[in-house]
Amino acid sequence: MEKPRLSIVHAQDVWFGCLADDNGSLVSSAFGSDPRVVQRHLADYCKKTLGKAPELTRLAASQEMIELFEGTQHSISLHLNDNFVSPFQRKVIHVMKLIPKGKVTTYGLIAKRIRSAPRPVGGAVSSNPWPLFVPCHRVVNANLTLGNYSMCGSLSKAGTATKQAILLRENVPILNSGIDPSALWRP
DNA sequence: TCGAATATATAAC
DNA sequence: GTTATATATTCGA
Repeated sequence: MEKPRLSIVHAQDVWFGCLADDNGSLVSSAFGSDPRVVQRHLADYCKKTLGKAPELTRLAASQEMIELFEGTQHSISLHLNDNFVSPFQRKVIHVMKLIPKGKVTTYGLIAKRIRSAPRPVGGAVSSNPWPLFVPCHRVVNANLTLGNYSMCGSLSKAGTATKQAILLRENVPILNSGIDPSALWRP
């Protein structure tokens, strides 16, 4: 039985981390400006879900994260291990994966689609274990303002700025007031 | 179990 | 703009 693997790389001043189980499936990803925060966040999640500490290696998925962050690629080579998310989260994640690059949808529209309510959808989106791989940054408020974004489990205005930057690189039309309605995708 | 806390939405002022 | 309230899910005491 092998150990889970944790990989961290950086591009510019942003650090990207991936956590894979002993079958090579992706259990979680995370990114942020402080590599120790990223590593601790993933190591904690590893212990909570897999019950043991990961070994530090290099995973191809980390490089894919950089490309997703920069908007140059949309590839996912690793399988996502969703054993540790609730059935409700799985429904939300399924819809998020369908949002096209360059488009956004809202918490409320996802809720309508899965016959739930906006608040719990927000909760599920916020606890997305695979940021960038599952595009939770494409979920915005009903009035087409950006809404919140957290990194490594903590909210901040820097998070919202990051969300905006990613969407801009995906060619989502963002004006001063908010997102252009032409970019709205209905699930 | 239950109470409180959510990355919300909507209506009304 | 700012409230009040409805709402489903999660998490901890």
